[in-house]
Amino acid sequence: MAKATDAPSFLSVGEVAERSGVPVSALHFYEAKGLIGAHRSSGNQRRYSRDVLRRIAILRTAQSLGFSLSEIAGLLKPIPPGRQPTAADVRAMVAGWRAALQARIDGLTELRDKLDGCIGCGCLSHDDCPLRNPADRLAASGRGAVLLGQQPPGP
Amino acid sequence: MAKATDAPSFLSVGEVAERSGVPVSALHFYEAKGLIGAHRSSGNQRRYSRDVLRRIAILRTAQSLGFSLSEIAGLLKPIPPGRQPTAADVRAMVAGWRAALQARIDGLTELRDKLDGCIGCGCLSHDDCPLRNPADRLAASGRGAVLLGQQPPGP
DNA sequence: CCTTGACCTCAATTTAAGTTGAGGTTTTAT
DNA sequence: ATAAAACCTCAACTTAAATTGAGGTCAAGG
Repeated sequence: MAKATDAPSFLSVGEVAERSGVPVSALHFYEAKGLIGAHRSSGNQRRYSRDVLRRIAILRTAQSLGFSLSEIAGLLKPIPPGRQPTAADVRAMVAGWRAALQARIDGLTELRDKLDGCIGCGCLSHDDCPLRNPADRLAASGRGAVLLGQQPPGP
Repeated sequence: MAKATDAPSFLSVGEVAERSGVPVSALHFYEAKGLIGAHRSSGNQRRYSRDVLRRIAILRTAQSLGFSLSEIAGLLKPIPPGRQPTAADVRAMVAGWRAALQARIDGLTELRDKLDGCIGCGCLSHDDCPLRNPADRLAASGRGAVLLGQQPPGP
């Protein structure tokens, strides 16, 4: 079982898993991706400093906001693994997230408002419907519908 | 080259691709997933009725809103492939989307407001920070941090 | 001491949403 | 009639984010 010392200076991978709610396999994975770090015991086992918990919390939070791990790597770059984030670090980082979040909210809100129009008009057959396929009447133009300027992910 | 008749009653896969902006390979894929349908020519080539364009527009729009294809399959279920969606169909469907969208916006907004608190306080070290790891002080409780009630995707 | 549970690495598998390519057939334009 | 452009199927590959398993090592308690 995981040892339950009062305040261990370093945490084993199992302890981190337990406290963060993140599976060991994912911790290994994050480490392989360079998102978190740990030093090793004499017997080659991972030993985490306490602030990895914060880092993981940040990581998972950003992830739940829809950021990909590579985006998160960027977000976390100013806070190198193993370094205790300063208040300024966090402020800067979180401000960046806020901006990204706001952009996302704005996009969704705009879309929602367009949909409100649809609800009133049953408009998929109308010309001004945001869900309408603009290219369907162009038939011979270069490129087809660019739906709402938000095509799903490419290659 | 794709034929460019004035108003063909049926569309080839290439025409649908061109008009919808969706690659042929993706159309095949959507068909394999049961999301769209087509009948076949005497020579076994796909022939789409016009309303497939609308269906695809709906599909891609929902996708851009962050719905997965299996969620979209649910959203489209009331409109069987090949059937012309009625205004009522569309209204009901879009109303459902709106609700899902609103939920997403609400979640993000709430999160953003929490982050605003963080920006002021540099609070990752504070007890009331939404980014704080609640389990870190529980150390012996059942399950670890459930970050903001929004854990990233499971298995 | 010595067993058992926690760890280790590395490779393979999973799911989603497609894309790419091989090898062969159908349509269409000349 | 024929050649080029589209189309067909099927299988394999891609990326992200992990999980699962095999085979072996470490550490803590009885």
